[in-house]
Amino acid sequence: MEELPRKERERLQHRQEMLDAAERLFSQKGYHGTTMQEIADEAEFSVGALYNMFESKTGILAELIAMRTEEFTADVAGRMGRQQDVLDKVRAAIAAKLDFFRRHQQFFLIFGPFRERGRLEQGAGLPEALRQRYWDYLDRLAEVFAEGIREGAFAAEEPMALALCMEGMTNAAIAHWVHSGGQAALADAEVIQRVFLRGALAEGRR
Amino acid sequence: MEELPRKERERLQHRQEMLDAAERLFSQKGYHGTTMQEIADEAEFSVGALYNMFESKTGILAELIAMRTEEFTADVAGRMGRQQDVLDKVRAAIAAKLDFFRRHQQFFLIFGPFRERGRLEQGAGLPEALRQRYWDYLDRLAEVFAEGIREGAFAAEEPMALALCMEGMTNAAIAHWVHSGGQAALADAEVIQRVFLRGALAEGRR
Amino acid sequence: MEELPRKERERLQHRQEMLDAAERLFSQKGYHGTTMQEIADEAEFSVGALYNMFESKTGILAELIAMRTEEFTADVAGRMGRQQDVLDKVRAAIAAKLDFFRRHQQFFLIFGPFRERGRLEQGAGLPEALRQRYWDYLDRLAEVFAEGIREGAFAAEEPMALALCMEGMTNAAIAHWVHSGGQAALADAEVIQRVFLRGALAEGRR
Amino acid sequence: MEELPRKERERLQHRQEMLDAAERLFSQKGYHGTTMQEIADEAEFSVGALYNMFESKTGILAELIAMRTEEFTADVAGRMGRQQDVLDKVRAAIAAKLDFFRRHQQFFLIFGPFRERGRLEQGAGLPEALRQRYWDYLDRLAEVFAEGIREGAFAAEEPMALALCMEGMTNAAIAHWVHSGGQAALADAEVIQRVFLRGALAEGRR
DNA sequence: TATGAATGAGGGTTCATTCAT
DNA sequence: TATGAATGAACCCTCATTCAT
Repeated sequence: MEELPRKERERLQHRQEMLDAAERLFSQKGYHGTTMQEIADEAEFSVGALYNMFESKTGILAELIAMRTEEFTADVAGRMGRQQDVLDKVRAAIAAKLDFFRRHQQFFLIFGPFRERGRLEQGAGLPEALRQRYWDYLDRLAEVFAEGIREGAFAAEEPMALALCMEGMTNAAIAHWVHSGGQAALADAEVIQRVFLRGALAEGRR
Repeated sequence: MEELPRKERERLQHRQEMLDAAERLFSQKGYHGTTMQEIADEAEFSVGALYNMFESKTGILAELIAMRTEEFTADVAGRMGRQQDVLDKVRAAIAAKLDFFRRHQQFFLIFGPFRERGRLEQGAGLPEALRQRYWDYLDRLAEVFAEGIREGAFAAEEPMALALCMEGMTNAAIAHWVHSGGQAALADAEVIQRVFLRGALAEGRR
Repeated sequence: MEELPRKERERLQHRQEMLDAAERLFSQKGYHGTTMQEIADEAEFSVGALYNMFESKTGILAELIAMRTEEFTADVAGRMGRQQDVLDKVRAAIAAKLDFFRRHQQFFLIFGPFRERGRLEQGAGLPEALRQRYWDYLDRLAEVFAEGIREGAFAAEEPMALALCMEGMTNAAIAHWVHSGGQAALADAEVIQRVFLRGALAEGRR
Repeated sequence: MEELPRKERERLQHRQEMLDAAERLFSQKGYHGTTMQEIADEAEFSVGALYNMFESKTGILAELIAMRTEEFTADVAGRMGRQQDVLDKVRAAIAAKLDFFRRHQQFFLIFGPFRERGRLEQGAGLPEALRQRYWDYLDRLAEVFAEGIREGAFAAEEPMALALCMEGMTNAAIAHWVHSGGQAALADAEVIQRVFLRGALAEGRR
């Protein structure tokens, strides 16, 4: 990565600190329950500094979501890409998702897939672009399933339906884990993976 | 059903109209995006009338959730109760849930299981009691799975994990359907049911 | 007193119950801190009944003040009238005032002479007539002092100033007594009377 | 007096302007009759600025009372302290009180000693501390009288009763003066002082 | 660029008053 | 006449955003 001038590096660092502060507060008190003043205090900057860096409160949220979504999709794509076998790709996707939200529990509370869709976006006037990202991810998953079905690895179901099954099950596992304060057995995740694969695989492969 | 005095009947009817209006608006614009004035207008009452009937804006939300949750759990319990076989019970539970949210899409957007847990509740200061209801429902589901496992109908997994799998998959199906504006193939639901059961059933029964 | 028809007697009784309720609440929670609903509840009537009997909330206050002021001035005038000697008249006035507010502590908190003058009246838009009553009472007192000065009983001071002195001292005694919850020594009253008379009487008479 | 940074000086000045505006309005229209918007307009600030400086409307009132009470008690204590003789101390206290309320008529209408005790405080939820201040002042007065009685300067009455007499009479004078719009003869004040002292002094000293 | 006081539209809530029953 | 639900203007307060320093 190219060397940036110190000024610019600092600027980006400050930006990141602000986003981190916002993520912490949004996840604890909700988007509407958090004030700009609180974000400023948490980040140890002034309100004005926040506005020098972001367009608006919504802008912070949008940026936060964009950043994490980027991170997430890149991560999933990367780990799937390293696998040859469709089944391994799916396993990698599941593992990547669980790992990601284990690292970013707070983000799950803010924008966990499916989670606040609709409400948050509308209320906060998030750009359509962000909304799209998630569907892109689902589409990619569905493609993998489609490939798997053609190869005979997965049961001949609607690919998007299989993707949704996977989404739903992993979300349930993460939600259970997050809401239990990280106490819930990670074992759940394995069970869920097992149940899902058993249900999704083609007859001979289960 | 006992005959109530006309006055009382009217009161209850007005109350219901207010709740309906609130449900419509909350699901469209979100809780925070909806004003008391808007609810009043939608219900064709004055703001004051709203406050004669409910404690506060939060009170309306709490009532809404309590009412639908009551309805939902009673419905699920009723339909499961009419079945003898564990497998049929589970099928009944899935069908009941899908039917319920087909009837009450809007409610799914407000408080769909797992959905806004955490944020909405905290922000709006909902009573602990409501939070509990949902876990009671999950517990009851888990018991059915436990029974099924003992009978050898279901795979020997952690019962609560199976319940979560079911929750997650049905939520995904409903979310897909709701967010597509009711256009998404209801077929999804069947696929999901099939995948889930295939994954959850004991070896010989799939 | 002439016999009134039962209907009319009841009406007056209800009216009195409402005024009593209002007096109790106004003195406890203040005029602005009391709602019509509370007055209705305390009086065991409906809000509507209150409005059948009085013009408005202000009307209740006005009526209350008019009633008690009437009572007070009649009482003072009566007891003074029964005395021949100017000094006895003044003693009677002091005693009457202390007795009156001992019976009607609550009223002292609402409209104790001087007390909320200005604020309450303006805010509540009380009729000028009520404002006048109190000055009439002071004028009458001043006349007695004028007479006493002419007779050589009182020191040759401005009569109204003597009246104000008397007002001020008795108010202080009552206030002390009322705010101490009726616990403060009634002895205060006697001291005050003694000090006042010693100060007001003509040289040879002290 | 130490030099404050300009920012801080301005802040304090703005704060004072807001308090002055509030004092003017509270005395004219009463606490309950004055809105935050009106205070803001009168002070030539926005409502928000008011809330940046004070907790609440009640907070403004509390601050106002605390400020003036501080001023008053310091003034009285200062002027009494400069006298050696008990009688001079009492004269100084009377003069200080009359001077103070001549300067701050408006404050007398808001919180004149004894004045709105009870109602205002309760309604506005003023802190107990403020309530205490006034009694402290009375206690100090009573101590001076006690000293005077021991010295044989004052009549052997209950010291607190003498303090109350003094309070009552001065309040009456001030009230008369204030309610007459400052027209009432200041002579009243002197009469009152004369009458009070004549009544309070020991036999040989009158 | 950083600061934080100033702004003011907007929200939830209250409550005196009205009026159909 | 008594009732109490309905009304809606008005109030206190919040907070995203701006801007002078």
